[in-house]
Amino acid sequence: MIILYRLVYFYIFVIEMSKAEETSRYIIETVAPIFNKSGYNGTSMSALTKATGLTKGAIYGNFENKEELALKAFNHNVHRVFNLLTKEVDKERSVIGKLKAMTRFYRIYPVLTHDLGGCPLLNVGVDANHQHEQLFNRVKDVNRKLLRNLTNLIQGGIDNNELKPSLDAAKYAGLFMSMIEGCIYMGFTLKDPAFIESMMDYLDESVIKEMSL
Amino acid sequence: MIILYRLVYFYIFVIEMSKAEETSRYIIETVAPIFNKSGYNGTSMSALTKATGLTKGAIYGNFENKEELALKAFNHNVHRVFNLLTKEVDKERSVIGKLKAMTRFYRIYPVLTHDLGGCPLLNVGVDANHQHEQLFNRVKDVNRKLLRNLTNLIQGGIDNNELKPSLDAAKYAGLFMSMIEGCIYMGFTLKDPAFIESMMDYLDESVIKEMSL
DNA sequence: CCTATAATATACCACTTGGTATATTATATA
DNA sequence: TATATAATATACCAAGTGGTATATTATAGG
Repeated sequence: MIILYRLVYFYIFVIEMSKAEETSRYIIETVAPIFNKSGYNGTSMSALTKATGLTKGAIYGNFENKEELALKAFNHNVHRVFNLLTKEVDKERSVIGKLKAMTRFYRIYPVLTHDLGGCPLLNVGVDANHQHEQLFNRVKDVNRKLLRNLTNLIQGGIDNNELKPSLDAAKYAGLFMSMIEGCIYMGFTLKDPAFIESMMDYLDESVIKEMSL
Repeated sequence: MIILYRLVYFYIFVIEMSKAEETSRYIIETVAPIFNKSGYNGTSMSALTKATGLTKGAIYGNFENKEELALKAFNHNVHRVFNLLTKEVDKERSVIGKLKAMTRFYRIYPVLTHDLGGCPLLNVGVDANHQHEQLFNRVKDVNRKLLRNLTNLIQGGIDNNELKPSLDAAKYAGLFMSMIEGCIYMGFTLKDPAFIESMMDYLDESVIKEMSL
């Protein structure tokens, strides 16, 4: 009886939310590339109503305010990009294989994120700095998390004798991320994927090679 | 007589402009870090009147519109940064010396540009992309110019047997700039100059060494 | 089919935006 | 010192901002 009650409650709950959640998803997906390209201040609510074809009532019925929308849009963009990256990295078993999966991933980054208009970390990091604390803190958190994961990966490679024991894992993680974000900046600013290609070549042929035992 | 006339005319011209030019300079200098930190959309004219202590009359008397102000502010910031860089690079005679002068310069970059709030190329490049064509084109031009100078420098090093003849000068110039902008992004986003230090170490001890004959 | 309520649309709010026309003040020469 | 004009301040504009209260419509369960 209790189980039946709970099932009914759950069913009602799902039905109840489903419609709103569907439009919430739709709004986020539509809005996410706009925030990424235009930045927080450059994105007006009216631009979002135009893009979604919905009215303010629909948007403010599903999100508290512009800030929440921007935060969720950023999270969406980050997940979209890094789920793909993680998927590729997880396919590989060796540490060097995983590092090379990263460089393979970033070679196709311009195509993968063409509609997004660049890297959300880079764009929002620069846009929100000195401007929107919450958003900027979220960028910092994501950066730190990526840095931690990459550090652990490299340290793992040191521990199992794939990489040189003399390496400073955290330092190399920082170098990796800097090189990646830097070439994305150059590639998207000068509209030339060659900057990314060259950097990935360099990472493969020099940095990773130099790190290897 | 004609010379006297011209002298008087010139004198009048100078006097006439001096006051306005002085406030123009003052406005640009005051406004430049604000634009760099807050971006174009994040910088309101009223914020600029507050910061300068002047009124709209004074500002619009000296500048046509917000766009001109933003462009001149960007130019000002670029000159400020790259005059310092050029000064250091010009002190060295060898190509490797000049490259190392660059890394020395970027080590103190966070201190040098603390009030600016980051690299104008990075900030405005990301901010103006998809938003303000004129400003963005200016960023592209500056990037291309720096890239060209660096390419020529490296090619010079190849030609006079300081650097390996097998090097692709343009490619290495791109790598250099990407690495620099990337570590500036990381350093300013995570408020940690170590990212810049590490990258400069890496440039000195690995990249430049690897490039050398 | 009716009705309660969830979801969306409409119409509006006070405030800020970039920009301007005009009034006022400072300045330099005659 | 008087005056022409350059430099700055004031007061205002229409348009757009984020946000909200209310009206309307869609939907689901009895």
